[in-house]
Amino acid sequence: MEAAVDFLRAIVTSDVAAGKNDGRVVTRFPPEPNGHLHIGHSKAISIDFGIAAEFGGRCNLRFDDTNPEREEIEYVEGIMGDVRWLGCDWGESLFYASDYFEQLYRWAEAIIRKGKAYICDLTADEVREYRGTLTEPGRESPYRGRSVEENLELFRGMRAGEYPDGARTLRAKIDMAAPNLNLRDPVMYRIRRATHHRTGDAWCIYPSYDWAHGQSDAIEGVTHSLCSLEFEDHRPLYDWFLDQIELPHGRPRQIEFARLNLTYTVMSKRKLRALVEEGHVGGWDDPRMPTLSGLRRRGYPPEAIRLFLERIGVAKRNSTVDIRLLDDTVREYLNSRTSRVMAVLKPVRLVIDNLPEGEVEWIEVANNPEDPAAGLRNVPFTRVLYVERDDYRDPPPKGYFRLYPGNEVRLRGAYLVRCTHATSDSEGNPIEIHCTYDPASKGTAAEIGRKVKATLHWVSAEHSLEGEVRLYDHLFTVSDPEDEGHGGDFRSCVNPASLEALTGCRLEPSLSGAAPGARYQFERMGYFCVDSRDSRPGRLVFNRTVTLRDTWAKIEKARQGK
RNA sequence: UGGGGAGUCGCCAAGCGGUAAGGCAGCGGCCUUUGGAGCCGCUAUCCGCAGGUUCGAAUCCUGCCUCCCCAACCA
Repeated sequence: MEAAVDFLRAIVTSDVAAGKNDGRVVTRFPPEPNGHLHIGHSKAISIDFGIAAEFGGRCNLRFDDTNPEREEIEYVEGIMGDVRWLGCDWGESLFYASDYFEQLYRWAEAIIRKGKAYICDLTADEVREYRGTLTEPGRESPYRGRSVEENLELFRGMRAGEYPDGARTLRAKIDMAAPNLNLRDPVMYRIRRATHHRTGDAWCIYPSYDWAHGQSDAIEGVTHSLCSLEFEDHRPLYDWFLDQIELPHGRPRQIEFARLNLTYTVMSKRKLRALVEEGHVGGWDDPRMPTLSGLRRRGYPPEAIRLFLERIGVAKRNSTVDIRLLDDTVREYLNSRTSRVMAVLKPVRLVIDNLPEGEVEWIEVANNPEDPAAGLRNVPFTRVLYVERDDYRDPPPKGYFRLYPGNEVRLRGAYLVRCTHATSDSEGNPIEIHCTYDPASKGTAAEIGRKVKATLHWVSAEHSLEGEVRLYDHLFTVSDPEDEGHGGDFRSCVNPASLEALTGCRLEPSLSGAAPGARYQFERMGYFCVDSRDSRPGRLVFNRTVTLRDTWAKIEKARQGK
């Protein structure tokens, strides 16, 4: 399939062809350091860095740190780590909007001198009243007519800290009757005595987003300022401000695209923060979180995330992508590159009655049938094994191919075994399954002239390691937790079963040295990764990244549904 | 109701006047020492609706409908 060119790349292509900005392409990723990045941001990252790279340009990482009250250094470090993890390189181009405070201030004075901005003494509440409504024009501030000299003096006073917080603002003088509310004399500076994570107490006035953003783009020579749809209304203001200053480089152009939404999760910093602070999850890096740190800990490879982003494309339509597309992409990516290993999550003993006690056969198995280069390993085959509890049913449901009295199945990499009987508890749960094996049954169906319908994973009881395995499900029980239509807010549909921690799992011995972050496919179960926080040698903890496709589970589920 | 956007298969998404790509999901089947993986086939006579222009429209025009965003000294 030929990858279709999205509208952003089409625009950049034609700008370059038209010789705009001498054919340079400079983008920027402008996070506010007030939270951790999530997969939604990775769409922007992938677009910003991806387009720059494709056009031989550069992408700046710029922290939009114009609001000292909620920004912290901890977040800038986390964000840099996340961007790097995604494989994006900003080289020397690490910037902070706060680096431009002095330049911004000088430009603001120049705008005042042109009579295009004024100091307003209205309170926040009054500003809101004067702004008018969606359908009614606003009224002009009584301070709108101040002289340039007075404005300049007051503005300097604001900078010098002569007025209390919130007492005055610098406002652009545009049009209080503009149908676009952003043009009704927007605030450029507010007084806020807060210690900034970079400039400390050097400033007590801070520029607003609208005033800082486009000018920062201009300072950095950004050519294409790509942002999300909600800033469409701000574009006329972005352009207005650009018109007021002497452009140091070319003229940046803002273009908007639709942000990413995913089913069964939330994507707003506010809500993610609430999940963390209210203890619904273990932290920003909880493997159930859509944060990049959560996805990383869960075992999602950054390459798979980027592949996913390529698949969903970019457009201007608000959309919510089915999270199964992400799952599928991760599976596809991991399939060819992950070693197979056997791990029994919910173990039950299986005794091979015709195999002598104490006998051990080290069976050679492929690490990855999809990749011969992955090599071979040996797994011990003994009289007493563990198999998955789900792999025994008596009586067997229709279409069940696994263990039940009389049935024969394959033990992966090893022999065919026929179930003879099983002991069970009062509830009917198997305690110990008994089988006999056929020593002549190693080999393919063609080789041994016999076919069975199921192959089971197993581990030697004696040799296996004990470990913990954490199974994850969607964080929310509904596909659109943002939709509060059905009672309660997003908190009320947090999935109580989103984490299932299994202890007493049995792992094949080759896993003994598994390093934090290492990924494996547990045969028939899914892709798992060693937890980077809680796993210890001798006390391994695995996170399930994603399950394998499970046709049987689908059949059973469909049956239950009926 | 003012302004700004968007409406193509269940979910994404191509298409830009010449007669509906692709992916995911779904449904059949093949193959298989993972009910995994892989492979094959099927699934929009139709592009929010209604008119119009044209030999010909999802693509152009008109009107209408629906959804999203905007009234922080947040970004």
